[in-house]
Amino acid sequence: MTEVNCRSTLNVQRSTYYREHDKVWLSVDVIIFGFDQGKLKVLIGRRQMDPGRGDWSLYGGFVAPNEGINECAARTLQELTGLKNLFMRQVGAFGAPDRDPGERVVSIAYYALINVHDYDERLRQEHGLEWVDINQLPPLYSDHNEMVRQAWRRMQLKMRTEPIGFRLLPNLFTLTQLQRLYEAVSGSEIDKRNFRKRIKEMDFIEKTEFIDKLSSKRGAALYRFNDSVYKEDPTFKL
Amino acid sequence: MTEVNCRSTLNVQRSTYYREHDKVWLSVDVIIFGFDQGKLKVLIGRRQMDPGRGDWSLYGGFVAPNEGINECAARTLQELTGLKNLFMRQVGAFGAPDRDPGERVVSIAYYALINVHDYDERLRQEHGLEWVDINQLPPLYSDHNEMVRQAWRRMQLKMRTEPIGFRLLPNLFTLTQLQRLYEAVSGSEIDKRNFRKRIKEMDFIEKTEFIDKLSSKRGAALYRFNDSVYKEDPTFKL
DNA sequence: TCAAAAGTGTTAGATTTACACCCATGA
DNA sequence: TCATGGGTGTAAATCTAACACTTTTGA
Repeated sequence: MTEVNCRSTLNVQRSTYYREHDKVWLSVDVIIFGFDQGKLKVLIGRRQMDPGRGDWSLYGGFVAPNEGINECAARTLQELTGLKNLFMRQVGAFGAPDRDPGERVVSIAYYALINVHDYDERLRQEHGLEWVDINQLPPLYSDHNEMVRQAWRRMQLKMRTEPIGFRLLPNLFTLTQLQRLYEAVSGSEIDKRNFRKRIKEMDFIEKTEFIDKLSSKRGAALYRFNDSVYKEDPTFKL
Repeated sequence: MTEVNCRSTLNVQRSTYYREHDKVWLSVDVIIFGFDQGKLKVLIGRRQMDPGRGDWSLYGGFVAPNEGINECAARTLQELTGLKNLFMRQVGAFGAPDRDPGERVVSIAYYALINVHDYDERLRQEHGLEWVDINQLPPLYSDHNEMVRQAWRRMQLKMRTEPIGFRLLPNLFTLTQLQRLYEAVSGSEIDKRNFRKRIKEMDFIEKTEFIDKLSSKRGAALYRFNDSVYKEDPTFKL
């Protein structure tokens, strides 16, 4: 006579096969990367709920009963940034039994890349979020520091073989900006001439007619990533 | 007077913070890789429960309320193989809303490596499992084919930079066996001389005094992987 | 006029790839 | 004696890494 775990109205019909098993709470947490002032940054905020209210934390949300986990992550991300079609990838599931101090919650981490200037400053403040240098992160709630570490690692690897870095830059960027980005992500210095040599081999990184006069007196050529040229020959290696 | 976090038997106590959210079933599925007859194989069986009873499927299990997901995967793996301390890594979470035809179940995929000869044949038959060539897999239950695909990809990458391949071989192995293994995993042929040259540079792959006379008339030297030598200088690249 | 960032090629060294023949043995 | 798999080295090509000076211009 045990009525187990049959939450909510909606899936009563379906709840026949796995009745004997317990359910768990499932959440997603999103590591949002940005690039600003030559630093790789992560968007974090003060946790708004118990337990851990007030702690620095990643932004997350619970997976709804009939929602795919990727959809949940995309929704969470949009809730937070107002932006769609962001580059997003799963990092993995985190499920140590005591990872959340309040309850048993398994969480799936995702990372996403955004151009910090696309992000509405008002929205950021409303959510109480801050861009924090990934090398200066405070202790975060639960296992979120570990999530960031793994997400960073994943992103590093991805960035060597796919042209995703552009997602962190404005549409038009200088080669120095691009180089600084790669340095910040990889955590090591890159030789300017070798870097530019490799860039020149990629036709989908196009020099435009525009000049950036802000970052130097002489002015630097502005480049753009051309996705349709990339798709013709999608090879990338940096 | 709230006594929280009293993880006891039934965790009624803990269920205070996230009450308003729904839970989901969470399972793990394990891709067990083996190497036999020059082929990379996966251990699959006929599904023993509804829905999908009788379909080819990976082996899996539900995550228990107070069990970490890694522990769950290790337990599932041991249940199945009787073996402990297998090499095992998470592939990722699979959570399309309709991935399981019966219910909403999110599953976390893991892969593991075993030496097929360590695996008790009787146990295999009791579970109704078969070693199937990864290139000849039948359609599997739910999204299990995709899980295998991703696990394979993961393993390929791991195998280039960590000496995990030995987990798929007997303690003593010939260089040809090792080469065939790398060929099967990477899916491409390798030049014999170049391969052996690289092996010779790794001191932790030791030639033993033993000779294998089964696979050739002349006999081939048997090698072993020496983990403590590896740990002194843990670099690996193949 | 000078400080600051942009831009530009060459060379040595390291790594990777391609390639062919002799050996030992059991059938 | 021959068929089978074991075992070995070299050279060309490619890739990687190191390195320094000239240009432009706003302050």
